[in-house]
Amino acid sequence: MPSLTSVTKRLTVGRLAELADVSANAVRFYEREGLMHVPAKTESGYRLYGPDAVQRLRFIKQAQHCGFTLSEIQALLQLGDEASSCCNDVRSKVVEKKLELEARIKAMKAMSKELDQLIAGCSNDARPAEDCSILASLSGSTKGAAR
Amino acid sequence: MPSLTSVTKRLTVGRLAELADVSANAVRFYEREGLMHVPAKTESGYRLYGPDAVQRLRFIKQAQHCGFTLSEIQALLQLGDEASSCCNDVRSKVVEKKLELEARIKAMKAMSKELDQLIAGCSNDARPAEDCSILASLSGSTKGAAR
DNA sequence: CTTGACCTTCGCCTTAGCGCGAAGGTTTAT
DNA sequence: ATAAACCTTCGCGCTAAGGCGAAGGTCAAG
Repeated sequence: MPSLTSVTKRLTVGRLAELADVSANAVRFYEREGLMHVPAKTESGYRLYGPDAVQRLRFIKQAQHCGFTLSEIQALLQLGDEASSCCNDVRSKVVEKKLELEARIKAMKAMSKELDQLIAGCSNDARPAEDCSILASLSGSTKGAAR
Repeated sequence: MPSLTSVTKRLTVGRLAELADVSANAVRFYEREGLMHVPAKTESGYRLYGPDAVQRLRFIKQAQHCGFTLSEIQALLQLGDEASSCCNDVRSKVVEKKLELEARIKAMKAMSKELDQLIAGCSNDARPAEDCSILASLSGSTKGAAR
C-alpha cells in the first residue's frame, strides 16, 4: 500500500488541529488568509485534510516562533508551493527577517539603557514624587519637578 | 505681570500639538484615555492649555520611547499627580519595565539564533524550493521537502 | 432514535494607538 | 465681509491573530 496513506488518513479540522496543536479556528483562519489550501470537502461540507496539512501547520508555528508574521509566512509557503521559486528566494527572505530582528533588538537595547539611566539617577528613597528625578528626566525638564 | 505668563501663553490643541510634535488627534485621545488633564475651555469650547501641557506630552513621548504602553504611562503620570506617592513607586515601575524589556530582548535573540541556523544550513543555490533545507527545517520534517 | 460531540458559516470582540472624515461652529486674516 | 484655517464631537477604520458565540447541520454511539 504505497500512496494509500494519503487516502485513508483523512482528517477533519478538529483532529488536524489537535495533531498540530493549534485551534480549529486558527486552521480555518489560516485558510481564509491563504496560508492553508482549501481542502477537499465531504458532501456535507466538512473539511478533509491529508497528513501533509499537519506539516504545513507545523511550518506555520515554527515560522511564527522565528518572528515571521502570518503574511510573511504566507509568502514563504507560496514559495514552497510554486515550482517557479528556488532556494535562494527562501534564503533571502530569512536573511531579511534576521536583519529586521537585529534592528529591533538594537532598538530595545537602547530603550533598556535609557531605563538604566533613569534607575541610576534615582536615589531610591521615599521622597515625594514631585521631586522624583525619573519623572523630571522623562519630562525633559532641566531639573526638578514638572508641575 | 508675574504669573501672567500662564495666562498669556494659552495654547489651543493645534498649537500645543505642534509644540510637542504630536497630532492634535493624539492630544484629544490622551485626554480621553486619562493621560492629559481635561483643560480649561473657552466659551465656545476650545481647549486651552498652559505650557506645562507641553512637558506632559514630552513625558508621554519619552516614556513611549522607553517601551511603556499608554496605560503604563497613565499610571506613571498619576504617581506624579498624586501627592500620596513617592519616588520609590516610580522607580519600581521603571525597574519592572526594564525586566520586561530584557525578557523580550532575550526572546528575540533566541529567534535570531534560530534564523542563523536556518541560514547556515542553506547551501544558497538555485535549487528548486522543493529541496530547500530551510523550508524542510521549518516543516519539522526529518529531511527533504514536505509536499 | 436520540444524545452529545463534532462540523459549517457569520460576524462581533479583543489590545494599542491613533487616523480620518463628517457636519458643524469659530477665529483670523485679507 | 468673506474665505481660510482653526476648532468641536462622533464614530468608523486600520493592523495581528485569532477567540468566542450563535444558529444550524451532521455523525457515531448507546
